[in-house]
Amino acid sequence: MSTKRITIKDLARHLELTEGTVSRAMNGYADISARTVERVRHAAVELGYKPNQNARCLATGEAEAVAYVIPQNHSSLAEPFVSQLLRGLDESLSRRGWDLLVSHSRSAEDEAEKIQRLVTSGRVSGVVLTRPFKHDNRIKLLQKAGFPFVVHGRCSACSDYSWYDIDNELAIHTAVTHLVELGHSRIAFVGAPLYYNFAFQRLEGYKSGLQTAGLDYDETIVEIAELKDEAGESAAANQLDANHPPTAFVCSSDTQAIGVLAALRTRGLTAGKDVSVIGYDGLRFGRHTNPPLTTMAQPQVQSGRELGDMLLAIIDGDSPAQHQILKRAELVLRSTAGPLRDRNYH
Amino acid sequence: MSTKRITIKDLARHLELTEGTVSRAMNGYADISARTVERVRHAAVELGYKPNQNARCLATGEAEAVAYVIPQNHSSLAEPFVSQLLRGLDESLSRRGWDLLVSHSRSAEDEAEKIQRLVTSGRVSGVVLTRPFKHDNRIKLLQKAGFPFVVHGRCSACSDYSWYDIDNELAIHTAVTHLVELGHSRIAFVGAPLYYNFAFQRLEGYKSGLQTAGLDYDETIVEIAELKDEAGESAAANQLDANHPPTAFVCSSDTQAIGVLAALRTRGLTAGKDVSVIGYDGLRFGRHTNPPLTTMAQPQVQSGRELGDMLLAIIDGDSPAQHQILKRAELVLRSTAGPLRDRNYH
DNA sequence: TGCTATCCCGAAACCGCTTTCGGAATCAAC
DNA sequence: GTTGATTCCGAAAGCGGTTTCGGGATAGCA
Repeated sequence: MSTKRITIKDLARHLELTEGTVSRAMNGYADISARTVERVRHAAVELGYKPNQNARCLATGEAEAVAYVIPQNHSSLAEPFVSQLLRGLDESLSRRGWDLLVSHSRSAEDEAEKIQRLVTSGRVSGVVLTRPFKHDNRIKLLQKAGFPFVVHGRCSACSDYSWYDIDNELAIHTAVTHLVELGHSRIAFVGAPLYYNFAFQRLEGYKSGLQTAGLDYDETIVEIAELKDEAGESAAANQLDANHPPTAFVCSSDTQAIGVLAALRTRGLTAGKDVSVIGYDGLRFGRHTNPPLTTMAQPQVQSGRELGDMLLAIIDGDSPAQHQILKRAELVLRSTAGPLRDRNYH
Repeated sequence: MSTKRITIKDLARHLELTEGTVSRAMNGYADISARTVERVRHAAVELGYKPNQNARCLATGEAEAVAYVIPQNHSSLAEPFVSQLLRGLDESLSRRGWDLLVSHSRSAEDEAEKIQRLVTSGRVSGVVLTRPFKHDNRIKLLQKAGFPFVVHGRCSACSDYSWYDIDNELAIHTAVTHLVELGHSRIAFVGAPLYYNFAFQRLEGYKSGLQTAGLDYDETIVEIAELKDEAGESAAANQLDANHPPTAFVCSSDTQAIGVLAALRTRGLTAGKDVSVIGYDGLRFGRHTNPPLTTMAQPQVQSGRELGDMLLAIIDGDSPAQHQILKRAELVLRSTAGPLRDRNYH
């Protein structure tokens, strides 16, 4: 049943040409006559010839594929994020006919080992990393190996590699400012674990937002939580059940924000009226929370596409430091951020 | 900077052995002395040797990778689905050290071409397909090529290939029955486009559920909609604004159900009280809709894992028909399905 | 000691494609 | 009609592994 796979040798014999000639014809070399190129092309589609990628990549030394390293510990709620980014990446790679690998990992050591294998196995020509830590060994590893890579996010020392990032600080600053303009002054911050560099940046944005508004930084209304709904919920619970609860929450992810909304609901509070909430990510699901979630959005499909383009450029020889893109998040106004109530809800 | 990649030749020279011997030692052949195996293994980790996958796969004829073909036109809301399945797949493959490719496509023709390329390029040893159509050319293509594959879902003629599926008919039957037990008799169905085979099956389940309950099938309360929130919303709008609106909705996906919830909210109706809604998929965000969504759940990570195991078995030579798994979905009781109100809400 | 069986390893072919190099044939120019 | 430049293709050497085959060395046994 399995019709034998047809190789370049078959094709060459069929055309009474040499394998080398066929190969050069297929790959657009100049030293092949137009007539021959046409014959080869035609016969190739006729016989359904597709070059064996393993052989091709072995010969050329180019893997014609890249890997996306999926961040560990990500909430399943946040997975549209991953999925959309993959789509964007694939779009970029497809234009060249390259393939996309994904790599999950169970632990940090596992991840290091898998990356090492990706680098040395020759299966991919480059990798894209996500959510760098403040000090990220994966990045060091890739740099030391001289292997092409781009990072979705920056880490502490980001001058000499390629990254694509949202201006986290500015985004949170914007969110805080928005709440301040709505009259809020007691604004809580739900941060992410600080080994993530973006968490650090967002915290900075929170601080600078307060400062711009002339508000004091009060660490008692800052919670550090994982990027999960439950974590957001318990963080909000802490704050809401305290003596002098905040009137607004700025969160580090939509998933956290969803948890905050749940905590409010539990307590009979209405988001956007009694307490304001701003999320981060712009997940589509935010349209359907009750009330719909105001959030800072970053378009993931486009991110993926740009990451792909950057990585390809670097593989082609561009200097990594030459490809650094900083985007800004957009404030998506929905209904969870409203004006401060005259009298508090207590 | 890029420290030269170390090959089997380097390793062999270092050990004063032949490449062939090193290879056999690494791959556990019996004709290598224990001492030599030990020496080789040790030197391999010491020098950081990893075999070049392209060369290896070229020589063995096994790609040591499989591809997941991402369904086109899927709602971005439904993407946790994809992401979780990928995770499960990767878990299965990782146990063997195999890699996972993903392949998106823009159109049906594009998809066919990409699958053709996957088959002939030798880059993967098998593929997993999702959401088969009633008559699915991709499946025919793979069968004709004699290429290993598994399908997440069944199509009309599914006896001679490998599939993993949820009993769609039973699941919807269960949902309908649940609503009937709550007193509902005018139960609308939001179906999926019928070129999907699961859509057909779910419609059958709806009919059989009604029949079991002694209710008549009324096609005026059956809507066919895409698996998206907007589609669910407009489907529900049609029904709710009609003369004799249903008191309950059974949906073909959670995304549709969320749209239905939105339609209800717009009309001042409360899900679970005024009108009941049951979704399908068990996506995590269903916990956070308002009210939380009652739904038929299927565990995606496990699906991915099992699909991976099945595919590997087939690649190893098992007969595809030997690997067919039918699971049943679980009714997850949350809050959108409640008893029929004594008096209608009008 | 001699003969066979076993244990190990080297040698070499091969997987399918790319790419460099060299040269025969055609062409242009004098 | 010789020369030099072009055009186009064949030949062959890899790319980095795997796997089959054969045989030297050692062991087992008579």
